[in-house]
Amino acid sequence: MTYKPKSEFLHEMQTRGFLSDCTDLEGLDEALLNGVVPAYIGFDATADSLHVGSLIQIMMLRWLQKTGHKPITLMGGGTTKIGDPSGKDESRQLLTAEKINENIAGIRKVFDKYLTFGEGPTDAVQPNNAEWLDNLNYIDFLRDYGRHFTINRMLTFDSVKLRLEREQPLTFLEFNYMLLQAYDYMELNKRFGCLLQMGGSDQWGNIVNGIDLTRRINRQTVFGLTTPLLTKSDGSKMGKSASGAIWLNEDKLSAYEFWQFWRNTSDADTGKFLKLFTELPVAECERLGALEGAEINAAKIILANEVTTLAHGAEAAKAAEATAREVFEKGGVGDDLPTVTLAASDLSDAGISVVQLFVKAGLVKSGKEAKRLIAEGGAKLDDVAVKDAGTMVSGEAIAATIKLSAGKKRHALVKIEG
RNA sequence: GGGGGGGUGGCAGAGUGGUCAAAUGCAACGGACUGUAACUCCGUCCGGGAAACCGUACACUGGUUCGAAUCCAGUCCCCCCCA
Repeated sequence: MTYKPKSEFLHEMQTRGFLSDCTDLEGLDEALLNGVVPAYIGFDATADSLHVGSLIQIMMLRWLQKTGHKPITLMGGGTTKIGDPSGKDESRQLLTAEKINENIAGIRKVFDKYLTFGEGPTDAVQPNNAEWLDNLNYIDFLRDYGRHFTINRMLTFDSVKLRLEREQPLTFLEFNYMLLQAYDYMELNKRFGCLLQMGGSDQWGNIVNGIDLTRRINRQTVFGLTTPLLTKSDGSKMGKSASGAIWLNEDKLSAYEFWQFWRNTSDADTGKFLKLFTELPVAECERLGALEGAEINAAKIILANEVTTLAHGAEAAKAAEATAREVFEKGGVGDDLPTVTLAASDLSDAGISVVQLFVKAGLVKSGKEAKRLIAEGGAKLDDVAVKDAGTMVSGEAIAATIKLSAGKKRHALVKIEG
């Protein structure tokens, strides 16, 4: 890719490392220079929030809007009923329509932080493909669209090929996923004049199908663009951490824990993440990412602050940083730590056992694990190591709010209701 | 429809009558080291119990046996080959 894009959007995307492949970079560049380009990214409605794994797509839409174009966040209300076979070995569990709608509502909350929705020319819109997929007539669909796809070609796509090569089953239901996604693109082109579909590089096949179908049915030339599959420097997938997925919704993951995730970025990833997930100038990102030794910690704090500000607001970012400072540098108690409130009924006259306390605080999954933690010396109560798993904690101690620590990094506050 | 192979812990994958809560690797967690990084090293890693120990578990249901993840029968599911 030696072409130097002239449009602000592509220029930004290229220098920040968002681009993996494009069907026609030059043509797309021209379209972007000629006016508002509506572009879409599809999102599954399999969970009630999005996590860091989707953040690269979200940031891309944000840049798109910022540079004068129209983001379309397509909700896969219809396709989620099928499940995208890409990158999965096993068939996905089917969700009910109600659950899917709940999920869409949750996801919208995330987008509201990053995009401006509305009726204006560059305002974002959020259609749901159930609107058109739910009422498709099977025979009509086969006749009108099915004839544009050959099995020969479909078998060459990675999403299908990999499944077959690994001798994993691929149901006919899932096999149809790509037809429906292609149909989505065509439909969005009709409804919104959508000219670009973006997505992760695993979506390449699906995107190309949509482009072909749109050309055949609508006689429109449209474009496709993919982002690199994001992995951390250790090769692991982005978005998962010790305690599970890094959710973008605050009710699924506290701002403090979110901040911590970014603060713990490895050295090698810092510069890359700054470019992808913050809006700091590229030169600044590169300068920060090149810092060495302990100095790079400053860059990580900036990264955490910037990303948290986008996701949860400046206030939350500041509070998270202050708490981190308190907890890590002074060994104190930050008031922004995840807090667990116990009901008075959780306590007996003698109080509650430390083991139960750790379980209730969500720092460990079972009492067994809590005991292990204690035996290993990783469990602390107000920074004092717990030696005996039989220790009871009195109600008075908790009433005053108590700090639990599991290891050096995971902390929680516990207090009593009322 | 016929023939063959297989279903084991979060995943991968050993184990083919007692010594199996089940090798090994990955992931995860705690500790040491450090910079809240990486690397390395040590430890832990089904549930309950302070512990001795107990309970559940090797697809499901029954059976054989003093004793089963391991043998037998049936059921469900998966894969391969042939038609």
